[in-house]
Amino acid sequence: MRYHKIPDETVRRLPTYLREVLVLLEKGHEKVSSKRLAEFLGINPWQIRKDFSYFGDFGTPGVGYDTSKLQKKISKILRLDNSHKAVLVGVGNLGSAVMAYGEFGTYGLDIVAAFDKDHKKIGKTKNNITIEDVSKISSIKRRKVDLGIIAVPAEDAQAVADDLVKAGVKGILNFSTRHIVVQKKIKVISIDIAMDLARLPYYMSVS
Amino acid sequence: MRYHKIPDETVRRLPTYLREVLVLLEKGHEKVSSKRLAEFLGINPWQIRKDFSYFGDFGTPGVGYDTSKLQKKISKILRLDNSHKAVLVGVGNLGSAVMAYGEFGTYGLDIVAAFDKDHKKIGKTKNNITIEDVSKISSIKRRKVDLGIIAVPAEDAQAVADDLVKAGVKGILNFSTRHIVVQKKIKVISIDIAMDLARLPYYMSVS
DNA sequence: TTACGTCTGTGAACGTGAACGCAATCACTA
DNA sequence: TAGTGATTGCGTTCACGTTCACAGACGTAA
Repeated sequence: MRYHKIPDETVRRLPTYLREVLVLLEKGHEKVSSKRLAEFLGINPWQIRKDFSYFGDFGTPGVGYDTSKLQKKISKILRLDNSHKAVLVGVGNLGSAVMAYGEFGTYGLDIVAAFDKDHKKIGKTKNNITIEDVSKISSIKRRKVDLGIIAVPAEDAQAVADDLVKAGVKGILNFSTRHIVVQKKIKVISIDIAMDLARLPYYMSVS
Repeated sequence: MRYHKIPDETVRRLPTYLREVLVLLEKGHEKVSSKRLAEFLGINPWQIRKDFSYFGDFGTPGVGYDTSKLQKKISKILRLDNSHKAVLVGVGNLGSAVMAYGEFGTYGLDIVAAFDKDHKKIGKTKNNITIEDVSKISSIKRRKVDLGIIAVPAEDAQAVADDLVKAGVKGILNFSTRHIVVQKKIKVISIDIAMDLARLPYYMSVS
């Protein structure tokens, strides 16, 4: 096994692989070929083999990859072998949906707290989590939380991000429509749902 | 003005530019420089100038870009100059959030109908839209809808996609965790929220 | 009108990732 | 043990996107 820097684009695909591998494991498949995996995911087999080759060979020519090994290996690379705790800030429509979204558990991610600034919401319980006052974000320092999810309106996003960073969060998932500035060592991934929908008409007319 | 094929990555950034330009217009700014825009969006000024250069020159050296022209130009390229109608399938947690999400209007996108298979939901009204039976998706043919949003569980996603395509939809935004296969001329953009969160731990530990 | 600072437009260099092809490897069978 | 079919691992080639640097255009002020 050689040492390789894993390309960003590969890292982006890893969670997809992991999800599919988990499905296969559930079904009892012990092996899977790059070709089969490619069909499920709509990706080229070459791409998959190349991606897997970055982290050492553990495929068997003529057979395929061991699903169980794949699962362990990908989890380890993504640091999902230990579970991670996340907090949600902003329990509006989108925030509520995120809280109820079951897929996080698939990756060993757990939302353990939720905050909002609306006093009508504070104290209420959703998905077994009691909504706390946003001014108390700092309390998560004690709770070993390392991920933050921002689902507040654009104008509050930066302030919330600052609070989260102060409270020790190391990664942020940003659903707001504003670009967030934080220290370089904090990783921010932004999702803008409307932006993706807005791209569709372009492709529709080209074809 | 030369003719250029616009790179995919540029198209991906266009909605971001458009959103910021709309904000600037609202504030009454008539001009904006690439540098200023870059600061707001966390992108390099070069990148922005390069992107804009693909669709002809309309910046003024020493001054910047005319916000109003920018807005018209980008809208036209993204085909957002005419408004588009979208339908939502799956009014669960995520679907409800999408329905309530206000940002689509920013881009001239309008959700005009919603479908679900749960009879308890059918007939109820959310955001001024009455939820219809999923078996009646074909009715949208008459309503000039060209975008479909899928927010159903993974196992139903492909079937819903097929129905949408049959009903004349030309672009699909897919929130389900499954890869969808459709005719080549139909564009599918998939968003997997959990996947993005799952990528964070990797970057957190690298730094 | 000239000088100066600002900002755009873009060709060229650079870097990265995707696509490809094939040798090497393995399971299986006779 | 040898032959066959399937599949991996990876070096190479190709395509694309980003970064850069600078010429040229514009506004302003004197």
